[in-house]
Amino acid sequence: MDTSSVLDLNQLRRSCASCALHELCLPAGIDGEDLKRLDATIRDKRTLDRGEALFRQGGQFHALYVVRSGSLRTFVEDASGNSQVLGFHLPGELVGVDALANDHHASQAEALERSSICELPYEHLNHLLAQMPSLQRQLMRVVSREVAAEHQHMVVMGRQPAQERMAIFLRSLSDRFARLHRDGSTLNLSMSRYDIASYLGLAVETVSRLFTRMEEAGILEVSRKAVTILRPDLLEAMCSSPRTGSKKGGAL
Amino acid sequence: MDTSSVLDLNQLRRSCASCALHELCLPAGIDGEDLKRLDATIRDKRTLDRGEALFRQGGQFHALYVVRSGSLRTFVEDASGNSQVLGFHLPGELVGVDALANDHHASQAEALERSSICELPYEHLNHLLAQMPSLQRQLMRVVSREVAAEHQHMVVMGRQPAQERMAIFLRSLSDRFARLHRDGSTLNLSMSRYDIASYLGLAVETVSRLFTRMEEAGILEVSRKAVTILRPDLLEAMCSSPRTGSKKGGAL
DNA sequence: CCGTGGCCTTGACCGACGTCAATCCGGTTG
DNA sequence: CAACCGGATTGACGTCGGTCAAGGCCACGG
Repeated sequence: MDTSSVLDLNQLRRSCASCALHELCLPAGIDGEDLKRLDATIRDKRTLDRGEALFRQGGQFHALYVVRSGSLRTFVEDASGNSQVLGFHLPGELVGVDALANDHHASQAEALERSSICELPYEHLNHLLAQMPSLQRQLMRVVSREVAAEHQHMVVMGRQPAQERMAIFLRSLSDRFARLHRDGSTLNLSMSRYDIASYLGLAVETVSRLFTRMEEAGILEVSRKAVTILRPDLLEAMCSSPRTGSKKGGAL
Repeated sequence: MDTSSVLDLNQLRRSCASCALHELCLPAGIDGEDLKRLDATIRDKRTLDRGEALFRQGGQFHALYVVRSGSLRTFVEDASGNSQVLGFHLPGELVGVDALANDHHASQAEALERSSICELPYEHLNHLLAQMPSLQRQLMRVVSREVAAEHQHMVVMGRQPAQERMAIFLRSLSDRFARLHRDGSTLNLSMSRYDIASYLGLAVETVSRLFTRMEEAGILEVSRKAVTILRPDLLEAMCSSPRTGSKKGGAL
C-alpha cells in the first residue's frame, strides 16, 4: 500500500509537523525525531462524505482516529434501534477509544460533513508507545481530557433544565471553535437538530423552540445551520440556572 | 510474608499476585517478573472511613487509585454547590483518570463505607509503563472500559424513563457484584438514596417510590440498604421500555 | 428513657417538557 | 416549473416526574 512511490492524494497531507492542528492534537509536545516516527505510523484514511461511517458499532477495532478537518458525530444504538448521540468531534479530537476495552467498537462514528481523518493503526501505535514515553503520556492526557468532558456532560444531563443545556452546548462549541482559531461567535452547526436533541437528552421540538426563544431574546441569530452569538455575556449567564444557588447568600 | 518480619498492617495486603482481585484489576494478564515490579510501585493508602475523601476536586494530582475493598462514589460539585454523582466504584475499579489531563482532579472521590485503596503514584507508574508494554496496554484497556461504561450511562440519562434507569442501575450493580464472586442477587447498597438519585438524574422521592413499586411488584425485597433481587427476569425485562420498539415487527 | 437529627417514605400538586399533528421551508429531481 | 421530501418550526395538549410538605424509621447521645 505504502512502500511504492505512487502516492496519489496522500500528497495533500503528511507530516504532523506542518499540520495546523499540531499543538492541539495528539502530537502536542512531541518533537524532532519522535515526531517523525509518529508521523510515519499515521495513515491517511480516505476522506469521508457526509453521512459516511468511520466505524460501526460492533465492528472490529484496529485503529484510533483523529479528525483532521470537518466533523463527526459518535453515537450508540440500543437493541430497539434508538440512537443516543455521545458527542461531536472537531478537528484535533480523538475518537475510537471505547473500542480498546474488548477489540470491538462500542459506538459508531459518522461524518457530519465532508471530513478527513488521520488513522492511527493500533499495532503500530503500540510499538511507538513502548518506545516513546512522551507519546504515552500525551495519549493518556488526551484520553483523560475526554473522560473529564464526559463527566461535565453528565452534570448537564443529570441536573440542568433544557435552556441551560442548550446554552452550555453552544458555549462549548464556541470555545472549541475558538481554540481552532476560528471565529467562536459564528458557529456552523454541521449536525441536525435531531442530533443536538439526542445529545442533550431533549426532544427536537424543544431544541427548535429554544433556538427561536434565544433569537427573540437577542442572544443569537439563527439561520438554519448558521448560528451567530450576538451576546456572549447573556449566553454565559444562561449556562447556570438562576434559581440554583447555595442555600444562603445565593444572590450576593 | 517475605522480606522482613515487622510489617504492621501492611501484612494484610501486599502483592497483587495473592490478591483475590488479580484477574479483574489492573494487573490482569501481567505475570512473573513484571508483576513483581508493578507490585513494588503500589503503595498502600491508609484505609478510608465512611465519608472520608480520597481526593478532592481541584486538588493536585499525583496518583491513580484502585479500590481494594469497600466502595467509593465520585462526584463533581458545580459553582453553586450542587453535586452530581458520576459513579460508584467497587473493588478492582480504577479512579482518578480524569485528573491526568491537567494535573488536577476534576472530580472528587469519597468512601461510601470503610474501604481500602491501592495507590499508584503516577511518576512510578509512568516509569513502569515505559518499560512494560503489556501494562501500558492493560491500562488503556481499563480506561477504555470506563469510557464505554460512561457512554452506556449517557444512553440511560438521555433517553430512559425513571423506572428503566433504576432497573438498569440495579442490574449493573448486580452484574458487578457477581463478577466479584459475590452473590449478585443480594445487594448491599452502600450509597444513600440521594446518591442514587443524583447518579440517575432523578429526585430522591422518585427513587424511593420506585423501590416500593418494584417491591410491590415482587421484583425486589427492599429493607433499608439491603436489596434482594427476587425476580431477575422481571428486572431484566424492565430495563428496556416496552413502548420503545423498532417501527415494524417490534413484538415479534 | 426520651429527644434529636438524618435518611427515607408517602401523598398532593403542578409545571417543564415530551408527544402529536399541522405547516413551512429549502433543496433536489423530473 | 411543479412535485416532492426531509428537516425545521410552531401550536395545542397531556403527562412524567420534580417540588413541597408532612410524617415515619432508625441510630445516636444525653
